Amino acid sequence: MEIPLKPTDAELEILQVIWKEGPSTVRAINDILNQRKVVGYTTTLKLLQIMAQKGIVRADKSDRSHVYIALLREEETQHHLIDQLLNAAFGGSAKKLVMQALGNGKTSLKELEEIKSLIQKLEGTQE
Amino acid sequence: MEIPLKPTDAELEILQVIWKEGPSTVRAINDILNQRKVVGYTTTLKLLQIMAQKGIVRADKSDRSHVYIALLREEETQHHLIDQLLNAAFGGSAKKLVMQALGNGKTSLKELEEIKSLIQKLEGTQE
DNA sequence: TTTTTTCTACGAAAAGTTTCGTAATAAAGA
DNA sequence: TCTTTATTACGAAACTTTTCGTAGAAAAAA
Repeated sequence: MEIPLKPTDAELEILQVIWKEGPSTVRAINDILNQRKVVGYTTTLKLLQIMAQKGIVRADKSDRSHVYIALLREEETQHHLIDQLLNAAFGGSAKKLVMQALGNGKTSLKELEEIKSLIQKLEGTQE
Repeated sequence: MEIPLKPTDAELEILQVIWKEGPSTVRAINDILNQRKVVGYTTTLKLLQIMAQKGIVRADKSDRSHVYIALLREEETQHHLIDQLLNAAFGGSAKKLVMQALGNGKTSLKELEEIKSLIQKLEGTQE
């Protein structure tokens, strides 16, 4: 089967946990998810099994408690999701998207500086 | 019913057409959609009826060919979708999202300049 | 007037997503 | 050993989304 570069919402929640924590058991993942919302253990298990079947994660079955490993890389997935959103809602204009994203006022001065220096670098490659 | 600020993918495609073209008939919307992909007339009609029921659009039924008007504003919807994506895939970091969005190299010098001046303005409000 | 085309309404199928219950088994604890 | 707890496998229900076919009415064309 072809690997879906657009994971579903529930799959993305799980991926985020694995990206952050590294390879994890169902129990560990479910515990973390439950810090934010109620979700049954077998629900998380089933999702991981589906994700394994799709090729999004891989289950290491050496131990009884299987350990799940992400097969999609975080940056690659983010890149795809942005591309999706760009076309689905911003008519392909990264500028519009970026300005909306920065507009919420939650980005620190330090981060703004980092973005600026990225822009400097990008400008360097274009002129 | 509560208005869903997160339209589905198919709904978003239709919204984009109405945002761009202004109030439109089913026929007009369907024609534009068909420039990119095959989709049946009644499919588009049904979606618009569902969207009307959800409060995403409103149907002006004065004429026999109903005219559909967007009730969700483009910027508001974009804002929400970004917020969603920010939390769903970027751990809430706008910086990461912005840097990914600019990283694809499709943003022109002029647009980069505009983003820079937005950043200047944002920095002004924080120090 | 008669036929053809265009339109809406709407049910329902098809496909995808999320949730959970139950069974079987293995491990841990009493 | 016997009982309790933890784990996987998996079917299936519940829900959501997308697609389209058919029917009936209105308008346009012949």
